Amino acid sequence: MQTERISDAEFEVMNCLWQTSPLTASDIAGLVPQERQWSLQTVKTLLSRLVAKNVISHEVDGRRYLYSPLVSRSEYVSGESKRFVDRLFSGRAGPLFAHLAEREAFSEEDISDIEKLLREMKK
Amino acid sequence: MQTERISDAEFEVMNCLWQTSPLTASDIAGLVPQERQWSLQTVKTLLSRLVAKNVISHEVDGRRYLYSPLVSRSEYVSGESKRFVDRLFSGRAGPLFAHLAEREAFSEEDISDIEKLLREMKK
DNA sequence: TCGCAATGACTACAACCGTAATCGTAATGT
DNA sequence: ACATTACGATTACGGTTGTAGTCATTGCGA
Repeated sequence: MQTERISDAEFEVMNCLWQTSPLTASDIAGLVPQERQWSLQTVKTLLSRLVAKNVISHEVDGRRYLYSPLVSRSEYVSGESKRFVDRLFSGRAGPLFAHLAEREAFSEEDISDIEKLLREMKK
Repeated sequence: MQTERISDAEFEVMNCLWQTSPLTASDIAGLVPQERQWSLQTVKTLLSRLVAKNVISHEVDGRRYLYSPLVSRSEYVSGESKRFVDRLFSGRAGPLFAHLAEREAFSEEDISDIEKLLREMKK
């Protein structure tokens, strides 16, 4: 029973729920980024699909639902990261890093973050 | 005219073409990983879709086509990496790295690769 | 020469996705 | 009490994806 795939649009909804929960459908319609100006109905559809996929739960509150995540952001990010690194870099972080470096995808800040992490890992 | 999205199945076909090209449809049907035992027809459908998406080209050879990539693996990987890091880590490599570290996603080899790259970047 | 095999083109079809509209019901304001 | 509204459920609909089947043609082997 591995976790179901979450689509791009569903992911926006999850981001709201990961930030605050529980939330109603209308709450979420109000929170979703402006560039994706969804109708309330669209948000409700996404919520039902997420419930069907078993990644959020809904608790009855009067005649509304309060939605909460069942999967943490960190769990989700881990799964996606693994998929990504497996698919494009044969599961190895070294080549991923090399690729990002080659494309100059690192800021100064990224680099010092990484150096710090490496020092911590050494201990 | 940004590059079209490539689906998972299509990606397997691209991997064959990135390794060797040009190839015929039958070549590819023979090369594709065993776990995805596609019929020749399936491979042909994927090839037409890739042509329609403008990421491979086909050159006539008698009554067959010889297919070749129009997009390099490295270009593709860059695009996907950017999408991934933007979506899950707000475009910052530092947090990506931190997440991988936390999940113990690095092998010893990865770590020494990365250290080496960092030293080279310093110069 | 004649049938068959290989090949590309077109068609199929269910699941999933983005984006809603509509429907039935129940609470709410007046 | 009645109209309006807020909600969840159901339905819609075109596009993409995975996975092929079918069709028309044509070169090749016997």
